[in-house]
Amino acid sequence: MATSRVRLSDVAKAAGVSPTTASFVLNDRCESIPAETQQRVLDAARRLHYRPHIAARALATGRTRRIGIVLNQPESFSTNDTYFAEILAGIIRRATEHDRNVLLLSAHYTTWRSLFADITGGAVDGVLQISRFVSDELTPALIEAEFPLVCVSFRTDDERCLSVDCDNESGGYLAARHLVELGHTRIAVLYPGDVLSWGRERLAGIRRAVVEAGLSPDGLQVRAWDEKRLPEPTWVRDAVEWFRTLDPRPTAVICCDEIRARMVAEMLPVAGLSVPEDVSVVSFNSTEISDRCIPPLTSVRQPLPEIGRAAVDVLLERIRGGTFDASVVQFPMSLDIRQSTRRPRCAASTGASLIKATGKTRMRSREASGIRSRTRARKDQEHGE
Amino acid sequence: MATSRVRLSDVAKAAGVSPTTASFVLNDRCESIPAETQQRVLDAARRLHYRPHIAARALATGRTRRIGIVLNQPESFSTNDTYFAEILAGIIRRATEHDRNVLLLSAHYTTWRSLFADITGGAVDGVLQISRFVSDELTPALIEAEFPLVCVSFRTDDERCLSVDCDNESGGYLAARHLVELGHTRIAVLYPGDVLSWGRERLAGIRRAVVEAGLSPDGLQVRAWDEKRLPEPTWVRDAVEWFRTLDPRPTAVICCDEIRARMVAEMLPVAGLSVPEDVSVVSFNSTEISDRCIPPLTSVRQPLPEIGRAAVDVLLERIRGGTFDASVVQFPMSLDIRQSTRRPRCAASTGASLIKATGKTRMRSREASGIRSRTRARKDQEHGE
DNA sequence: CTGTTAGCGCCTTCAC
DNA sequence: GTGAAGGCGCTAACAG
Repeated sequence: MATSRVRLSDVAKAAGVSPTTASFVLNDRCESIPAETQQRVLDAARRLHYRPHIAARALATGRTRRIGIVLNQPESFSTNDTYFAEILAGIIRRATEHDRNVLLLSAHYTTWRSLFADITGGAVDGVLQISRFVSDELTPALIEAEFPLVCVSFRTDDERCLSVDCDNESGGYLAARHLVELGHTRIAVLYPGDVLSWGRERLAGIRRAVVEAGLSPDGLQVRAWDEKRLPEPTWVRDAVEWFRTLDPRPTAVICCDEIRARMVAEMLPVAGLSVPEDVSVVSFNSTEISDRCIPPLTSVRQPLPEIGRAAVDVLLERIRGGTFDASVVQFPMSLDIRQSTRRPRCAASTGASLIKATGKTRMRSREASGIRSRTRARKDQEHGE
Repeated sequence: MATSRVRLSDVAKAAGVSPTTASFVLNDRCESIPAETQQRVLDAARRLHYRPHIAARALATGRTRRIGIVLNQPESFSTNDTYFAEILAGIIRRATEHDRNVLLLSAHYTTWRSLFADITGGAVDGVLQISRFVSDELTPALIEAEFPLVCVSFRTDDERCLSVDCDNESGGYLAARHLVELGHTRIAVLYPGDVLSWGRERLAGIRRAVVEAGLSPDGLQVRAWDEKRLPEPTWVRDAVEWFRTLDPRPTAVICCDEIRARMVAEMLPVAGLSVPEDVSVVSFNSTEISDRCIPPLTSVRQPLPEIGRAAVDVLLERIRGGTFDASVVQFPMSLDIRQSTRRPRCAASTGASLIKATGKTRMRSREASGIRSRTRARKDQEHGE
């Protein structure tokens, strides 16, 4: 930056052609330009270390070759949020493949309007929003402005709103049906409330499975957390206490967030309820967080990197001006059964008959001793400190 | 974007002033402009929903208010790399505080030259590079071009190169001294080789501690991994096998990478060596990864979010044209002692005398049974599958 | 105090 | 096939 910038016109001059010609060559629009001329331009560019000025190009073309991602909070990156990290990895990889860069836009702007201004001010060609609140004002504003936007892991009712999401209703259904099949009849649900579309949807799916099994949906015990706060031990403690004192106490918990699910699974034994002996626990996302929990958590999986990749594809198509048959790309969810779920102590034989994986059951019991010991060790540790 | 853009001149016209005046007002350069005029401009801007065009401004000012981050790989985000995520969280938060956006530049460009072109092509005002190879060609090229750059978690020999890093030599020293004090005399070291500056430095610190204790540095068994690949089970398996068959076999391992340390700690019992009974393990970074390992790993901590924040501060100062006393900001490292280290089975009494925390020792043995059980459970699981 | 003017560096529609 | 000219939207000297 010390030496003044080499411009396209400098290259053109050096190659003995006009800026127009140089521009054509350098942008692969070299229809009917003699190979010899092309070479001259290319050589000159290399010799002078020519690098196009991105802002100038953006100004002239109206395209930045950049896509934005709105972060709910900077902490979206920190340890916990494997969910976010996995999606982001998919987004970045795909964006790079398409020769696009990714601009991180933290939602920590003082007002959503200033964020809106930046986004629509030509910083990016389009934007991805991830798991935002249904009450979010930025999303409808962008839609209204017809700015290219793809919502990831949430949707709005607006039909113009493109989104890439999972079939959360089915995800909830899978979780609950698994428990019902194991013989559970009283289930507690922890979820973010209706402020997130997937919260509402997963709960609906859970309800469906329960009703389908001939149980009353009123038997579901539902508790919401405040999604505006990061997962807090305080909340977990309260939730566990709430669970423990329910009467009759449920024999299973479905927690719609993976981090909180892990925290709950770790807190339950402290409150005297072991997992899965006393309580079965089902989490969502099924990343390493569920897998490394003690015991490993049965979890509803969504294909996170694929979601990220699909989001980029849809967004680029939208930027290109393409049209879409449907406004939402939906991925299926599946259930990864691990060691945190089993038949309740006094299982109704109806459900128990549906269990298939005998091999798994054996394995589970063989491990049980180790898991119990470990659980006790944890507790000692807690009290000892 | 459907309706054509509102320009500054439109606002000026609506307010009955010239573009210059409008520009002044909108950019808070309103020295000596009547409050009444200012209000007219502000009103007009709001009424017309004026949003400045970022690329145009960047072209005119030569400033983008954007900083770039070069990612080694898109996977930098995925679960594993807590190290990276923590630093990034610090970077984003600080950048947002300074009203800057962050552009992600994946190093997966086909050539470093094209990355170089993008960076210096006016996409960003400055760039942060994180933990890159000493052989990286991009870094010296940026320095040579005098482009604002701050290296995070690595450094080059070039004095013009600004960097924010930890005192890795002391970190290595702390790790090794801890082991020596516990009575270990034979130590194995796993590190990335000299391709990363911190690899070289940590090893040097380890050597210093060993020599200081009157031991021969030749007793250190050192093995490198290929940093160009993500942590692989294959490598871990080989490393553990290498360790197991060393003669005489070391009683401790220092692994300079947290993920690999965890993998090693998990693989050792599979090979018949329990942690910490047979082998003590020390890792680096001390994030949740070490903390949640079984047993929790003693680990050398670095203040990751602070590093990210400092990197942004330094970069912005550099962009502003500031000068610096020193070219490197260095944070201290500290040791978090957890359950993966203890006296070797036949500890030399020399070292043992240095142990202080009697309380801890007691606690550790109280937990030992639980940990051992858990270790066995893991092994069963491995064989069972 | 405010308006006029001239770029910033590139692309692109036109003539030649 | 190539060149000339205008404009993208904003800022910043320089007049007035």
